[in-house]
Amino acid sequence: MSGNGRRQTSAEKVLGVLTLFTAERPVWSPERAAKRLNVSLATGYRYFNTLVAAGLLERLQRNRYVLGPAIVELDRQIRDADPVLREARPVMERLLARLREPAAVLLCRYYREMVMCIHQETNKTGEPVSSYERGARRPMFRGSTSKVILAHLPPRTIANLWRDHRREIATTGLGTTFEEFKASLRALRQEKVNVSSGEVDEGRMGISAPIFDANRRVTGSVSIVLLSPRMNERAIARLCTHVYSAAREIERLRGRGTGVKA
Amino acid sequence: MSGNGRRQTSAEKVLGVLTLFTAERPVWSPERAAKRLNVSLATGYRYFNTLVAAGLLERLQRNRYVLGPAIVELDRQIRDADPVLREARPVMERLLARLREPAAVLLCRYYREMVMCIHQETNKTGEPVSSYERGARRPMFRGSTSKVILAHLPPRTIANLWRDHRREIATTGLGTTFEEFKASLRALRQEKVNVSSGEVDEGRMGISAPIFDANRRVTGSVSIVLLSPRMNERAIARLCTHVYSAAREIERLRGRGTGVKA
DNA sequence: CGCAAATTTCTCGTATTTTGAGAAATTCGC
DNA sequence: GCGAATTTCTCAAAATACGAGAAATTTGCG
Repeated sequence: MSGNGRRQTSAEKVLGVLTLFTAERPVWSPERAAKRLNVSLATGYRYFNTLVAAGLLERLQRNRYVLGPAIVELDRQIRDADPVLREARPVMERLLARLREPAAVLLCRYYREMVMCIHQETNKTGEPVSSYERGARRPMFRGSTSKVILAHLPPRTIANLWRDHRREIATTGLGTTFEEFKASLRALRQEKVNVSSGEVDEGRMGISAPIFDANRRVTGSVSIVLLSPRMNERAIARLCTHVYSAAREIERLRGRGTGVKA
Repeated sequence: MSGNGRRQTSAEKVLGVLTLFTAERPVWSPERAAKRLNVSLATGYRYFNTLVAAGLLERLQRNRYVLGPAIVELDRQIRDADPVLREARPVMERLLARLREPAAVLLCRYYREMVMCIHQETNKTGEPVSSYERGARRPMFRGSTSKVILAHLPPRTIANLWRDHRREIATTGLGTTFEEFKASLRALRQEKVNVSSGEVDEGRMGISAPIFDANRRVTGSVSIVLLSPRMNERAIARLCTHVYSAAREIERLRGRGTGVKA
């Protein structure tokens, strides 16, 4: 899958430890990690100590390590500095304010052949409308949130996705040949806003529009997620208009950038 | 300040790049980072490429890098897995539900000689009650949120804090000698709940209780932050009771742990 | 389109680190 | 304070990180 021929650098090996920590296994010991990474026990301890020193890992008790507080702090830095998020947030709040029914508004982006949620605004009325919250990733080929991004990715990325996910593309009905796949994407590009139902969460409807940067490259999407799949055409059309203008508004604001020099 | 005599490992140097990214300077180029870290330009690029490969950095445009999406994803993993946060959340919601006035409920912890917010619940009524949100850090010696943790830190940590922050401790009125400082902390330990006003944010009042783990070591604090400094004794006493029982409840729940093996 | 300037990668020999194996030290539950 | 488990330390061999500058690539602009 990944991994070109080049040998890993030492730092890459150390950072590889972080990828072991998943929802299924959020606690690791140096011993088990060493076995998994095919390094000696001593090296396992060395890697863990390095990451603990950086705050990326934290020792709960002897032999039990979890992801560390530096990550929490760094994410805060990102939320604070991210110009797209800063500008999008008030737009998302206004979009949500227009909705009477239980709903969530999502801001998403492309990351590593998937789509990741960057921010969710919700008018929570008890039950959660969408489990798609900041940092969560969803497949590239299902749900309006993903599909509007997919449709506008650069040709090179599209080709790589076809190479890596041919099977999944077929099962989601986007095509069994590369030509069919490209035709599906072309069709998606025709519609300004995409509406899909039940492709990610049962009984949820998504209405999404892509967001582009100054160079007309897609940087993400804005979406409304609704509980009720029962809506008349007219109401849906109205929401599509709102989502569309939210996307354009985010683009206009984002266009100004941060002006921060490197 | 930090830095014992031992030489840095290669991975430590690479990870040191991450600490360059601050709120004041969220965008860095390999060139500038290399200068700052006293390494060659080629090494600067090598470091950045390693971090980009791990997703910890992201290239915005040529020469402009920001903290990367892997951090967002890792923080999501932490929120998902952190047993304290999982158990504390509903308790915090219930605590907030008891309050009529604009308020925030905070969960905080000790991290690197400061106190970091882990979670904030708020009944937002427009203006934000507290800017102290997840990932933000505050000084160790001001505000009830910090002080209840400070008071119960192990003697070794207390001594280190005195060594590193003598000046700050004096200006916050916690003592001009180590003996005075320890006496102040002893006094803080006497009260079950601490109330302070305007020590962090102007016109804000904090009411905080420490949270302990199974070994009676302090793991953090729960707090209510209120806008109005004008409250009668009785109302405050009532809130103290609530904060205190919230802390005890979080301890009881947390006691069960995740049961996840390393 | 093509040029010039800036950015980014590559090459290479040397100096420095990293690594594994096992010994030694430390920690922790009881 | 004892014994078992965890964690650090030691050392020499193997691997790689490093700087300097050349080479390649990208980008802005006419």
